[in-house]
Amino acid sequence: MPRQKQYDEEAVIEKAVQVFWKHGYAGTSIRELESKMGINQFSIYSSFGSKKGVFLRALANYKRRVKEIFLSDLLNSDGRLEDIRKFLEAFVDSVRSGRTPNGCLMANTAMDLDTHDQEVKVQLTLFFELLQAVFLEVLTKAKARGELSPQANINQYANYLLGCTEGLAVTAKVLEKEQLEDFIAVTMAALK
Amino acid sequence: MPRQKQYDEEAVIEKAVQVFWKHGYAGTSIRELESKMGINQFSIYSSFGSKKGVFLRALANYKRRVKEIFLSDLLNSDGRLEDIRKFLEAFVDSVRSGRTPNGCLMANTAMDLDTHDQEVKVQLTLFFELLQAVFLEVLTKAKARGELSPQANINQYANYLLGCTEGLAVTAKVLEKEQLEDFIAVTMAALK
DNA sequence: TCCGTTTCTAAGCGATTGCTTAGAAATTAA
DNA sequence: TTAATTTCTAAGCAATCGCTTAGAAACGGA
Repeated sequence: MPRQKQYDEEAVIEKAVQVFWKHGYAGTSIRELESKMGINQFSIYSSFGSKKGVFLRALANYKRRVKEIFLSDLLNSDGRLEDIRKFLEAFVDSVRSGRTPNGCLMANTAMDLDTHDQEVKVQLTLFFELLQAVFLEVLTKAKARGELSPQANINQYANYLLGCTEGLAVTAKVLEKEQLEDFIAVTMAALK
Repeated sequence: MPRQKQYDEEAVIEKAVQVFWKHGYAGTSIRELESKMGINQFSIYSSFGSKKGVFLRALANYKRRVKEIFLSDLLNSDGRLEDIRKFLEAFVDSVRSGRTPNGCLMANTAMDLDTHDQEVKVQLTLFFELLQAVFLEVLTKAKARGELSPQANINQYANYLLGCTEGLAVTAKVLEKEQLEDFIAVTMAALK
């Protein structure tokens, strides 16, 4: 067996996530990926095939990280609506504090849709399905524990929360904190 | 007086709007603008100074057109909440039918924010302020005519509707019609 | 140790990027 | 008609785009 790679593919993809998240697909050049990933163009192309190949792996990596880090509290929730509120507020805070100043990579990519193709759209759909499923699970538990009425249409609510979350992904970048608080307050008040 | 321009600046900017709307700022080249605007590069640079100059004029033109065409029913509303529902549904239908398949140029640009600068952000803020103000006016009338309770916090509702509209701008491109209907249904049910 | 295989570096490919410029064509006042 | 002024066409600028390649370096098995 010959020489082995001097880098870990998952590790360099994490760097690529940061670049695409910040500049978008069209705004990211192979030269910048080369610099930020710390490997040269030959390695990029031999590991991922193309710029789009890097992007697709970056989307997959991003989804996994969101699931592990950002959705963990919701996944472990025992059905308190307060956990949903905390999730929405944590998202806003993460954007506004500068920790994730570029919002949601998936939402950003959805807005850029024309430039991408079917494979990208599939990844976006899978991500949104994940988010909807997580909301649905919390809402199911909330109904069971009586925080929602027995008549509540929880599937409808899950789609609603998905839409509101994406609304935050846009507005968190532009609106004032008070406006975002208003948005979240009414969003939560709608669940009953 | 010498030779006069063979094109109307507003007319060619309308073409530019379409291009930026479809491909985003980074994804649009001067060559494509040249082709779609129907004037050559010299004319583009002598009229608008730079690619960003074209973009800023395109944003201003887009805002004016949204106000004239898309917001006119809301601006003429006498305060029926049903008019707000119709606005949201018209937006979804416009995206899904393919009439405006790329959603909202302002929301798209907001997601692209890092690549742009302060001047662009100012335009986005002004646009969102316009939308919020239009919602606020309808809600004020709705309160006066009794469709909302006297205790309703209409400023809070206006910020909420702004957020939900931007949520539609993202999700209308990806989700199924039923999911979008769920979103709108709960959004409207929250107003009381 | 030498071979076979792979990764690495670094240069370079043609095409395209945003933008500029030289000179011809067009328009109006004198 | 002439002179002054501007727009137009078309070519071209350096820089960067995504991607490829030649050859040196690094490994594991024999």
